[in-house]
This record gives sequence, C-alpha cells and structure tokens, in this order.
Amino acid sequence: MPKRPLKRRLREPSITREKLLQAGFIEMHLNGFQAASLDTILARAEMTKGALYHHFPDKAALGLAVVDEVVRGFLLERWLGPLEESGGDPLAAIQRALQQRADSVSAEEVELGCPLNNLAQEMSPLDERFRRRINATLDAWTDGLAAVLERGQKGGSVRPDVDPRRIASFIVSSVEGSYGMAKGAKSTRLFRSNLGVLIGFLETLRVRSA
Amino acid sequence: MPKRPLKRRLREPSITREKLLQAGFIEMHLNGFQAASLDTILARAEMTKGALYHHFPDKAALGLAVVDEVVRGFLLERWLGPLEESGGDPLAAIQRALQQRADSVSAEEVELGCPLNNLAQEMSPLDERFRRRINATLDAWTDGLAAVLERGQKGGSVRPDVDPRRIASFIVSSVEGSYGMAKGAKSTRLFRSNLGVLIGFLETLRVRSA
DNA sequence: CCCTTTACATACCGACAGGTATGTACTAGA
DNA sequence: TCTAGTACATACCTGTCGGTATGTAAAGGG
Repeated sequence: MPKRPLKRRLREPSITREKLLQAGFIEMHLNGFQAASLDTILARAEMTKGALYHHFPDKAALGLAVVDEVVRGFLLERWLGPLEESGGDPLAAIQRALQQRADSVSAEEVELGCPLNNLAQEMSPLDERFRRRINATLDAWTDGLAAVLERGQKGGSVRPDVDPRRIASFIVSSVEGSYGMAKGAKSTRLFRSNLGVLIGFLETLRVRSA
Repeated sequence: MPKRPLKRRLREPSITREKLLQAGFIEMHLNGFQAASLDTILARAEMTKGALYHHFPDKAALGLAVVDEVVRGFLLERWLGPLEESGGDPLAAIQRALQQRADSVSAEEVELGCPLNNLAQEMSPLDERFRRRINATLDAWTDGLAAVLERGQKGGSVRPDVDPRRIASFIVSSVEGSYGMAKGAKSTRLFRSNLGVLIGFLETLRVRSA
C-alpha cells in the first residue's frame, strides 16, 4: 500500500469528459474504433485511465458517445446546416451545399475520409449499437435532403415523377462513396469531380422551364 | 528437445498456399485486415503457423496477396466480365451490368459489403502498399467503364459533351458508396434502389433519338 | 542409399491491448 | 468541522496478438 503523492487533477468532470470525447474522436478518425488505443487517447487528452473509466464503463461506451456527440455534430454543421440557408429554389440549395463542400474540402479532410462513413464501414457489421446510431445519423441526413426535394416538388421546381427519398438516399450514398474513393486515391480532384457530376445529375431533376 | 511425432502435412505447396489465401480472404472480409486473426485463418485453413510463415514473410504479405489474387478476381468476374458481353449499345451494357448485380445481390453480400471497398476504407490511410494495389484494381474498373463510354461516344449513342473518365469514376464511387450504405442499413432494397437511380442517370447521357 | 532442401509442425516469446483493484485528493452538504 | 461521495491517479492483471526458434518428416538429386 504505497502512500505516495498523486498527480493534480482537473476535477471538472464536464471538461474532462469533453477532452476524452475529442481525443477519442481524433484517434478514431485516424485509426478507426477497433485500432484506437486507449493509451493513445489518454495521452492526447492528458488524462489517465482512472478518468476514462470513471466517465465511461468501457471502450465501446466512449466510441458510442463519440458518434452521438461529436460525429453527429460534424454532419449537422457540414451538410444539414448549409441546407437550411435556402435562398432560391430548393434544388439549388442542395447543389449549393454540395458545391460548397467541394470548394472548401482540404487535402487532409479527403485523406482522412468522412468520419461517419469510416465508422459505418468498420463498425456496422461488428456492433449493432454502433450500426443503429450511425444509421440514425445518416437517416437524418437523408430525411433533410428528402424534405428539401419534396418542398421543391410542391413549389413546382422539381419534377413530380421523382421519388424524394430514393434520390436523397442516392445523394448520400454518392457523397459517401466519393469520400471513400477520394480517400483511397488521395485525390481532392476526384472528390470535386464526383460532386460536380452529382450536381449535374440533380439538374436533370428540375422541371425544364425552357 | 522433445522428439515427439508430428502431424501429417499435405506437402503440396500450391494447394497449401491457396487454402491460406482463401481462408485469409474470408477472415478479412468478415473482420477487416487489422482485426483478422492469424490463428482464426489457420484454423479455417486447417494449417499451422509454420505453413503460413513458410509461404508468407508476415501478415501484411498475406493480406497483399489476398488483394492481388482473390479480391481482384472478384472484381473482374462481377463487374468487368459482364461489361464485355456487349450486345446492343455500350451504355446499355453498363446499365445491364448494374441491373444484373442489383438483381442477383444477396442479403449476405450486402451485409458483408464489397471486399474491395471495405479494404480500401480500412487500409488506404494505414499502408501505402495496400493503397496502391487496391487503387490499381479500382482504376482497372474505372478504365473499363470509361472505355465503354468512349466507344458509345464514337458510335454516336453517348452525348459528346460527357467526360468518360469523370462519369466512370462517378459510377464506381456511387456503386461503392451504395455498397457501403446498404451494408450499414442492412438493406438490399437500398442497394437496388441506388443502382436503379444510377441506371436512370446513365440514361440522361444518351443522345435523345426522339 | 544418403543427404540436402523443402515444407511444414510445435512451442514459445515479448508487446500491447482492454480492463480492474485500490488508493488518494478534493468538495459539497450537514 | 467533519464526513461521505465524487473524481480522479496508479499499479497491475490477463488474454491475445503477430512473430520466431527450432524441430521433424517427406521428396529429390547424386
């Protein structure tokens, strides 16, 4: 029973938890969940194992919290947010959101890939809890897109024969696929090109006013 | 130095190697490369560690061989092969290949995902050798599609303003993205729907004969 | 028939993983 | 001020992993 002095600690649970989530997100984004090392996460967060296991029962709980609280935030900010700023017709709003992402994407972002897609590919077959939460997030994205398309239909700018949910799913799949392929090819050019084709495809859904 | 009797062995190196590759492929398809356990692979192949390390210097070499010799074969058989049977115009050949895959896809295939896509997502950021080989395979796919589109352009059935390579990349990305999303959603329906939308998109590339 | 080479089999190792047991320091409430 | 519970810190444990050292049996050339 050694009674040596201990390291000082923050004793601010919400901050500690947030640090763990952020460090967990970075490590998971770099290495995936399974290969994510708790020791590395703790080193980055400047925390110890005691802190981690005080806030989370196990590694999976940390991972799930990262999905819910960090990854989901990214999606809202990067894809659903820009969708809300709907100046002009709805279809153009989607196209604008895509173009914005194509323009502002960095080499680092492409090489790391979309965190949501990365986790989906890795964890969906392995853990049902991960699969459900990741899918819930992706569904939110699909729902957002479908709602915009539907608005376009009611406004008369989107062709009435298109199925909003089908198209929305296709958009999500194409974007995630583009993230994946661009990551493999290490090519922002490929990413931009793909989003460009997708934008062109969306144009074919517009009622031709000419 | 125990001089106990040993287990009988095949002593047919090419068969042994093939068994290891097949078992390796299955394990990698189920769990990814990093999480693939050599012991599990050896159990499935009914081999021992001695056999494995006689044929491959390390785990990575086995994984790379699986990519080159097994995964690549799948792509050729499932996507590039059907492209060759080109009755009718080239665009229709691509559409037929897509439709064929949509029709024949099984629930198991969807839940496991495309092995090439799975490995691409997992290994591209981690190992440059994997990345190069996986990308070479994906490029072969893109090249095949681009060649067909180009033939269509020369034959006058595909609009002259489309960029074959851009479209080919987009097709590959969309298909892989659809594999990924369908895997996460555990939904063959989603996969089929997405390929349906993609087939519809390809139709917009045709010169309108009407 | 011997002897070298090939083709494995078996036993073992160090590294690192996630997880736990237990101790300590700070804090809020009585 | 005392105390109980919170919020950590530290040491350690066990299992699994990829990898290796060393042994043995079969095949082929001389």
